[in-house]
Amino acid sequence: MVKIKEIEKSTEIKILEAAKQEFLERGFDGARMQKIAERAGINKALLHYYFRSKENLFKAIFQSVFENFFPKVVKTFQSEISFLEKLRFFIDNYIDVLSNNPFLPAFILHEIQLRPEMLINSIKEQGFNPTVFLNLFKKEMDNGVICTMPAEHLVVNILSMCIFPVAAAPIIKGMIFKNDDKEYQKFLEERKNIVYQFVINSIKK
Amino acid sequence: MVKIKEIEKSTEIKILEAAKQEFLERGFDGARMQKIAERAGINKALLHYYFRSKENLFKAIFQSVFENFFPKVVKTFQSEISFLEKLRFFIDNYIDVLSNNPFLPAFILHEIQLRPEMLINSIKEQGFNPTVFLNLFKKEMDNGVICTMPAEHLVVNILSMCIFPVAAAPIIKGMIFKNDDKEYQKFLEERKNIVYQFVINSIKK
DNA sequence: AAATGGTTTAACTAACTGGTCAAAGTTATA
DNA sequence: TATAACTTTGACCAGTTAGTTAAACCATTT
Repeated sequence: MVKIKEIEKSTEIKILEAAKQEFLERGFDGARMQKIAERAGINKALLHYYFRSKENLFKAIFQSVFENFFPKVVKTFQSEISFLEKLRFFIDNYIDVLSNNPFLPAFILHEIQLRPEMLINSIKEQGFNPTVFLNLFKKEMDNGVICTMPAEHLVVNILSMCIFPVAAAPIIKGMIFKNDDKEYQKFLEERKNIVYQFVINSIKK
Repeated sequence: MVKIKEIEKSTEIKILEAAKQEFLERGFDGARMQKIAERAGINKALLHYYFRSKENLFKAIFQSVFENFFPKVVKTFQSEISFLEKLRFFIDNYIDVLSNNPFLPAFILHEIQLRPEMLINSIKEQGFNPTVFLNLFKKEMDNGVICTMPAEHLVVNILSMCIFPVAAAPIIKGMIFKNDDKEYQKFLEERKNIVYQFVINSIKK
């Protein structure tokens, strides 16, 4: 019983990992069940044994992947460190997450454009609340620490500068760095400071 | 002869318009030749008569669409208006372009991630030169008008804040504006000023 | 060791999709 | 008007793809 469970789990995980790769790289329409099976080193019929359909498998992947796309922010923002430290920590952390999941941004943006209805479930299931985010800045504005501006715009500005450079990686790589991966990676690393400074410069009083 | 040419052109344009819609909304893998034919109100075989294959048709679309993605910037930046006016004009203009082509950003980012080799042709054909862009800012830095920072990062920051909010439209709409299209559109309109101010605040001395 | 129940596979099916083709339609030219 | 050249169409084909099925496999229980 124990052993069966373990094997089952292991196969399921192999499938999920293979499917994640395939879907992230190719998108739902470009992904192939056969390819997922090959990547997982199993028979294609097993995919349907564990997950009824391609759609089902995709939903399972999408949920887990979607969580990574939204910064895990609550704990950080509730901790006792200063506002500036929170901001710095967030940017650092988020650029790292995206840098380690280079396909994530373009994947999410494309799939959600294709099926916006997927958002509804994902948001509920994963309980990301933009308010936590917004309130961090509103508080500092109210306290007169930073300049007043619509918090929604400020948040979108910050997220833009973290996410877009990863979503557009091949373009930036190609047009600015002559397709040199290392140069691009250095660029991303630099952005941790650059984005932080850029934001601070803009909102400091 | 004249009439044939006109009809031919008209059919070709109908195809290109239909294909543009289909490809932008669904991506290459999600697009269907049959659907393109229906959208154009013609027989599917005609698609192959005018453009040999789906691949070919896609390339034709991609080239023309890709041009829109890169700001037409040379004329503006070479004109005699001030630096600040150039910046303001650019942001205004670019957000307008993207706002009128809501599928454009996510489409480009996804397709280029899928086939980065497409970039090579597109860049050549369309001759967008990031240097023009970079130099605008470098000059002002050298002249001591704005703070010194790596111009590449500054450009990426500005582009990020223009492009991402459109690429992520369904997410922003869903999470901040309860799927209210008008609220979101207002938000985008506001960003013309917001982004401009945000950049200026950050780089002014 | 035989029966049980979950797991894995090879072979297959039905639907879809890009692409072809021969015939019909249409327009310009001789 | 007849012919030639281009345009458009319906019917068809071959390859691909998600999904099914029945049989084989394997570990545990009796």
